[in-house]
Amino acid sequence: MPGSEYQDVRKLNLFSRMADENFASLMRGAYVQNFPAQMELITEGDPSDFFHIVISGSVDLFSSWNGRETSMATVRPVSTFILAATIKDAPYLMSARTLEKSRIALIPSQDVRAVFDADGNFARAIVTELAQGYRSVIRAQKDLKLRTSLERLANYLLRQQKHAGGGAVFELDFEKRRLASVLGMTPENLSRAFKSLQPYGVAVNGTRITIGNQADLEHFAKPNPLIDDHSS
Amino acid sequence: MPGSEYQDVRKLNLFSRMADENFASLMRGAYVQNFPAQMELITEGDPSDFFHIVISGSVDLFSSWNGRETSMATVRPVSTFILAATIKDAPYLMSARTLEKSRIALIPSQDVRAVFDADGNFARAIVTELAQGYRSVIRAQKDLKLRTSLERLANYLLRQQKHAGGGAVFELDFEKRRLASVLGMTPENLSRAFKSLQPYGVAVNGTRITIGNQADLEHFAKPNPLIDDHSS
DNA sequence: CGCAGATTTGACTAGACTCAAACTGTGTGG
DNA sequence: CCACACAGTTTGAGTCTAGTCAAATCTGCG
Repeated sequence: MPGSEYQDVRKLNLFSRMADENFASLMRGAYVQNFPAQMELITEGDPSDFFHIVISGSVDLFSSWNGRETSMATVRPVSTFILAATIKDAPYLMSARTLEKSRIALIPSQDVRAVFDADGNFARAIVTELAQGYRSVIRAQKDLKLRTSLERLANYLLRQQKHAGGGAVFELDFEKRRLASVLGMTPENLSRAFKSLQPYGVAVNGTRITIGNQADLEHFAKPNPLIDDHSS
Repeated sequence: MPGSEYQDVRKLNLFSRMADENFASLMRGAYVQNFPAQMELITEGDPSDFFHIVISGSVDLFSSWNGRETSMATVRPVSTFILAATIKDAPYLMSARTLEKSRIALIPSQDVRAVFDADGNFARAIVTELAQGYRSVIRAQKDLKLRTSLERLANYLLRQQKHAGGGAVFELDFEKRRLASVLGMTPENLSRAFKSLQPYGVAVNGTRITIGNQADLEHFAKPNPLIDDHSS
């Protein structure tokens, strides 16, 4: 792994406070690979042999049941996925595939568990990471159970706008079909949902969104920090 | 706190391996109280001042938005809730109320964080607990996104049947209105869903369920360990 | 017995999905 | 450079699922 990537990974909250030698040991055992787009990295139900770090590109976490499939989350650089399965030494609950050409580090799960036992700072960082992840999923569940798909879309747009800097014009960071799946609806329904937001000043052109009337949209979306604030 | 309760709490996975003195210290600072039914213990958005342990009774975790409310989970003895908020020192994402007369221990969150920093075994237990909780919520999310309400009910019945010992006749452990909310539907819809399961051999009498044709119901429900297995 | 709350039923509406067809936009080969 | 192919998106029509509102029924309990 090149030094700049090594440093990027080292800077992650998960790794930043652990002992140098423990981090080095983890990285020594890591396999760093470039994957093409649409490559299935892990399959739900498989044993969690590796902890994954996305160095570049992006990864879709998804699940299937009875012929249906849904997108659970997207992982972007530089961050990690399936920590909980690694720690519990339990089967993956989600599958993962690359959305584009991606560079991924794979760390043997047993190495992670060994260092977890040995390095208190790493263990504490894991706790913070898991607590954060747990709260994120709770927020997602509230979003799903308390809002209609139109409300979820409106709030997603406001979150994405904020994430993109707050301007009236910004880009979606999802392909629409995947956005639909993440929001828990079909692509057709998403397309109609965008139209339904036109009266609130939302204009769509490809992946470019323009929010014409911020106050109107916010009045409809009623964003709430206990659902939409992805930092706390 | 009486000695028997003290021992019950001590036996929880979360506390069983920590140093005696640290456990004693946590318990010394705890407030143990009896609450009547329908008492709101915490409100979402409030700072997470206390970590909670349900010693007897039961507690409903729920969330609200824009005048709607949904039940997120039920906590039964002896177990704990809102660990993630306590650890992150962040606002509660859910509210909690007693479902019946309940005995609850409240441990100041800062005490939990202090012992977490001092006791490696406790920190590791917290990691396991959080990883478990995280995976539970992921399963719930898959249940919500991949299944219709009828399928969720069918699978809930199979889980509950297993939990109750596996016999053809068993009791719901929820009031129906709350079960509906947990499953993400209205009480009216739940009532109709039970009727729709009659062709699969499901009979309902109050909270008493009879599964007349196990194979039929399972064929319809298609239970999946990666969604329904609440132990892994 | 008679409430009060919970559940069920009925009628209707709204939200969301399915299937099929039309319409992009983009990249490729002729 | 254009025509085509392909994947993604949009539109249309119809259906199904789930929610709403109101009324009827049931149930536990004082």
